[in-house]
Amino acid sequence: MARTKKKERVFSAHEVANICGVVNQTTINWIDKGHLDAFRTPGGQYRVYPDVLARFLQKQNMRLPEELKQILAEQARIDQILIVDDDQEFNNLLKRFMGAQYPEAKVTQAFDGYDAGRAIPESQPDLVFLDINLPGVDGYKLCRHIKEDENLTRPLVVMVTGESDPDAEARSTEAGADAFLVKPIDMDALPDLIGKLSESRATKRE
Amino acid sequence: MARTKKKERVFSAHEVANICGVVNQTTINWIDKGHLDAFRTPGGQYRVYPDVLARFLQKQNMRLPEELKQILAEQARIDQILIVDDDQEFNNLLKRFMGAQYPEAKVTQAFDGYDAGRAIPESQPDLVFLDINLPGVDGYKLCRHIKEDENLTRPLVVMVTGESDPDAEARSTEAGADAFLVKPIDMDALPDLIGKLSESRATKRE
DNA sequence: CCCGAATTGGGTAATTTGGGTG
DNA sequence: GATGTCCAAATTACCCAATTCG
Repeated sequence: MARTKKKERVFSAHEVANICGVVNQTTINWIDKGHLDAFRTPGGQYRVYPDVLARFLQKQNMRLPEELKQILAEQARIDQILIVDDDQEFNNLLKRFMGAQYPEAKVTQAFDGYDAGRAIPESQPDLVFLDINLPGVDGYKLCRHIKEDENLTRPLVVMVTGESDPDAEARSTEAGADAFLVKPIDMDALPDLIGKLSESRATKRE
Repeated sequence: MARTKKKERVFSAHEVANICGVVNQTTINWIDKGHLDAFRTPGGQYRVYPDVLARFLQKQNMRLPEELKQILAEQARIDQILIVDDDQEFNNLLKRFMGAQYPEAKVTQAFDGYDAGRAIPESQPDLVFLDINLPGVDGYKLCRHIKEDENLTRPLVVMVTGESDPDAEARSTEAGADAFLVKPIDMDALPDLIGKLSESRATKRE
């Protein structure tokens, strides 16, 4: 009943050593010197999270093993999508499109600030479409909020606006948005954009 | 507090194991060796409280899963606020401000020692503003009382005083207060302070 | 060739795993 | 289906001297 998530895959010092072509003691040295982040079990075992390891390998120009690539792909998956826009028609259109593109994902809609406030913590979205000009809501502020909230999953945020304000894009970026789109948006380019963004999200988390 | 209404979420050894990326037997080893606190059901099942688990994970440098973060945020919520201060004007000002900041919370006022004595057990506050110089009451003693009373929820206590006695802050801390403010207090900094305190309250409870 | 730092390799004790069973 | 218990096997940390590297 209490849905148990799958066992968290973590890497031991020895596994990291094999990936990097060194001996486990060397991995431990790296960890102790702060080159690689790890946690310890109460029994003293070293454990490294997959995304931390991926970042480390990338930084050192090492290759990612297949297993790690798969884990990252899994983590990058979009399960929950939230669309915040008071434009009913656009909101529904986007919902239909995203629902079709990501059949596994749950798509939640919010049409005003109150909806959004309730839906964001509850749905724990991986991806948020955020209308900048939502009545009574400062879209940039909300974006920053979403991005910084420790209780959320640091979702991707795509800012959407009807008017192509030359300043809006800069402000969106400054607020931490991952993308900026002007209506009418190019639906066909959307999956590709989301794909690219979600890839980077997996390794940038935390 | 409305905490008793909802079903208490507890974690089984297996769930803890999944979170930590180990096997359930390992979790049980940790529990048996005293690294992790747990209780047993009459049927022999291991169960771990969320805040205990959170403390454990933090100590080991492990990540908190989303679900746990949400539970802690829920526990950290401020539902009942009590303001103890004989300064009518300040008391009212603070009530208005906190009422606006925490629309969900009930704010109770006490203007003398008698009020306070009656209101504290009844309102079961999560947060108490306590005037040190309340006539006829030893503020430090009252603070210690509030913090240690098993029948209360170990609320956050913010000591407030009009005179900046150099000794008062030390005595407040010694009495278990979470913060010390001198009037006129900086209202704008208050929500941030309370936020930080309440976060830590969730994991520090007993 | 020397120096210091990083890495290796092997032995030992402790921790963790995985599978079968209730 | 989830969980506790038992236990042997596998993995891992630790220590430390030897080796390699720049």
